[in-house]
Amino acid sequence: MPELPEVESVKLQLQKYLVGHKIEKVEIKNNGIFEGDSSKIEGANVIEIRRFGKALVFDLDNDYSLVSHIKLTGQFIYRGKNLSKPPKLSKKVTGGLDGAHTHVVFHLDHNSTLYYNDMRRFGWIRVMKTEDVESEGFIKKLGKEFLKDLDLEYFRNELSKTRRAIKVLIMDQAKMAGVGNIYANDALWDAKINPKRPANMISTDEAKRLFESIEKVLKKGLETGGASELAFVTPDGSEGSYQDFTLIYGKQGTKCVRCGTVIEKFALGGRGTYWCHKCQE
DNA sequence: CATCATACCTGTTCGC
DNA sequence: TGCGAACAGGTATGAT
Repeated sequence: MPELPEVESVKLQLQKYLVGHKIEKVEIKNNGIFEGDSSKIEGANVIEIRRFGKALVFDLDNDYSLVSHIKLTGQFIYRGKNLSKPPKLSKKVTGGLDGAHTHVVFHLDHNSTLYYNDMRRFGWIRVMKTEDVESEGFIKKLGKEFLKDLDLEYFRNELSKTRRAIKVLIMDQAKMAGVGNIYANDALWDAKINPKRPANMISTDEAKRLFESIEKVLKKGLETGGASELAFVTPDGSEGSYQDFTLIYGKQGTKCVRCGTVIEKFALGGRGTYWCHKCQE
């Protein structure tokens, strides 16, 4: 569920809390999450936080960067200086701070701390040279990104190249970055397009509608701080609220708000797919 | 090459 | 009520 809006929400808080901080020590509590030599980043200051699709980049002042993907249940949780108010930790902070699911602890200056929790351990944090961040590894493989450099022309062209189901295509990060299951379901409903339609059978008008719907739901996700359906929280430990505004995601068995038809759910590409058989033909 | 199914992991929900 | 099966979904990988 962390998709573009969720990861952006994490990025914005990390910028606020980490830029200017020094990483004094990296404590690796469980193997398999942190990759690379942690001593390379100890003593370095965070100068910038960037996001590429669903990936985060922490740039340091010694020509090294940390690249991270939180996948489904990764959480960066910050405690310390500049934190607004006495922050209330969401119950979704699985295992609590420094608990059973805390795998990496970044000890920062000013007695501040950044915890990486990940219940399902799908996420990762890698040490890279800053100059390699965009030219090697995960980020290099990403396609153009929604709300960034991905325009309608690129979108239509990608659709024309494959007969794969439209929902599977718009979630393919190598073709177009940012959209995951929640926003894909909502955008397809908003654009009144059947998730199973072969991408190359989508008309010019429909493609435009879908492109606009994707941008619309992503913007709504950004405004609401993302969807905290499962384990998503931001570094101050709080939740987003997009889950209260979903258009069709999670609504199987309820009536479509547009036409009253009962929403169905089925698996497409191994993912939960929500469908109004009337609106989405 | 393109496409698809499965693995990764663990807490929660579902069905009998 | 209890317990095992299915489910949640982003991505890598092996299979077709």
